[in-house]
Amino acid sequence: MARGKIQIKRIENQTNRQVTYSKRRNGLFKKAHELTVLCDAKVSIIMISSTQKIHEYISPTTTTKHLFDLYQKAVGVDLWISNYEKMQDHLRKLKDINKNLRREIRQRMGESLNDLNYDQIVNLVEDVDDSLRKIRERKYKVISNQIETSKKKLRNVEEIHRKILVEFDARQEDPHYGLVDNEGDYNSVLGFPNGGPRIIALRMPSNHHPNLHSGGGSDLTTFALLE
Amino acid sequence: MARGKIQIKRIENQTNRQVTYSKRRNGLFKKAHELTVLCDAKVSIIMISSTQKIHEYISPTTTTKHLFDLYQKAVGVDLWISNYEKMQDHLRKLKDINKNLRREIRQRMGESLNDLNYDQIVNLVEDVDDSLRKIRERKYKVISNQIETSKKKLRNVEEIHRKILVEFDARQEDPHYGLVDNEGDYNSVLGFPNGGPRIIALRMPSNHHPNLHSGGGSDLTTFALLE
DNA sequence: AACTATTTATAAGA
DNA sequence: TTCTTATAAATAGTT
Repeated sequence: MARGKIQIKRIENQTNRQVTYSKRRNGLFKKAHELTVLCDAKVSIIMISSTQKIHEYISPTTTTKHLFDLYQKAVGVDLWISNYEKMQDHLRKLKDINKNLRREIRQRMGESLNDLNYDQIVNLVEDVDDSLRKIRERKYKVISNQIETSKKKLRNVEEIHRKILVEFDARQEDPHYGLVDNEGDYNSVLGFPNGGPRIIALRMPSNHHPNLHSGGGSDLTTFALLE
Repeated sequence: MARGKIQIKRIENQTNRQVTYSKRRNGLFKKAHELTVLCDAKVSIIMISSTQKIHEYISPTTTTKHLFDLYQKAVGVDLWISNYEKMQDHLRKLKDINKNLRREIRQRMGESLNDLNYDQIVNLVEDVDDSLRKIRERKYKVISNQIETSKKKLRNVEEIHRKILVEFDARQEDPHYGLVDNEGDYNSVLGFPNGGPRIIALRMPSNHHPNLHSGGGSDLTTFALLE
């Protein structure tokens, strides 16, 4: 618009483009401000240069957010507004579900029963009674499983102990072997990290019959097999 | 800027202001568009006139929402973004709480017990057992309340019946009165909408002693007093 | 909405 | 980036 007319098309020279961007940006903002003052209007300008730099103008009497809010309201159901409202709706529903779940728990715990009529209480009694039966069944199952496991481990320990005694007897019979310290922690070997089952009585009587005199190798090998 | 310089201050004349707004708005949008093309930039303009009319310009290569998003990201933590994220956070937490509540209910119902260890199951059994006791107590309380209420209503019915019989006897003794049809529905009068308590035997023997011969008025009055 | 005298914006050069 | 300036563009006041 000076020193020669220009075509309105992309300026290919990078430097020229930047300079023009800068000059015209100022011009635009100046015009926007004049408009704001002269006409008592509110203007928001957001611009991004080809180098992704952001500049904005906003009328002194307002904020960008406010103008954008108004714009959205005017344009109608914008994606954001609806998204926002959907989220609020979702929140409300979740809170409601939450409330009901809490109430159900309270009722199952024998509280807040005033809301229930007689039939509902009868149903609740049946239901909780049934639940209690199920949980007790589970408890007994867990107990029997534990007993079963303990028995298995006990059998393992007995087996080890028996073999140790056999080995011990064998060495006593052969005076070439010295006495070996067998006071190791069986529990750790057996995978009991903290003391193991207390119902197991470890001390077995020494008058035990070594009738199955298998010619096993060293203690180490024996332990490995039992693991 | 033509035919005389103007001061940049609010145009008081309403018509002039509107005209100037319109002209300069077009000028601004034209400049914005030239900038878009010349400099490969993206521009969003939102303006509101003093009469609250909204106009916008947006570069053809983008959308207002997109530019606003970029703007927010650049400006930093805008109210909206943070609000949005807060809501999402809230949603996530509620969903989590919800999940836990459902699990608690399932466990109280005797399901999903595999997650619990033995001690937890023992606690659960105690807890549910206790709850069951509370609910049963409540049930018996409701039953006894109902029985109490029924007894009171029975007493009311008996009283009415007694008075009717007394009245009936009095009229029989006085031949001036004609026979009155007393086959009304007591239940509705007593506030039993649907048949009332079935445990009440209404037919009372006629050899009943009218010893408390209160000098009551009409049947209507009597009913009103009992209500 | 059109006209136009004048102001303003700005392209190109420094 | 800023200044300069010739010239294009915008526009205030008028019709």
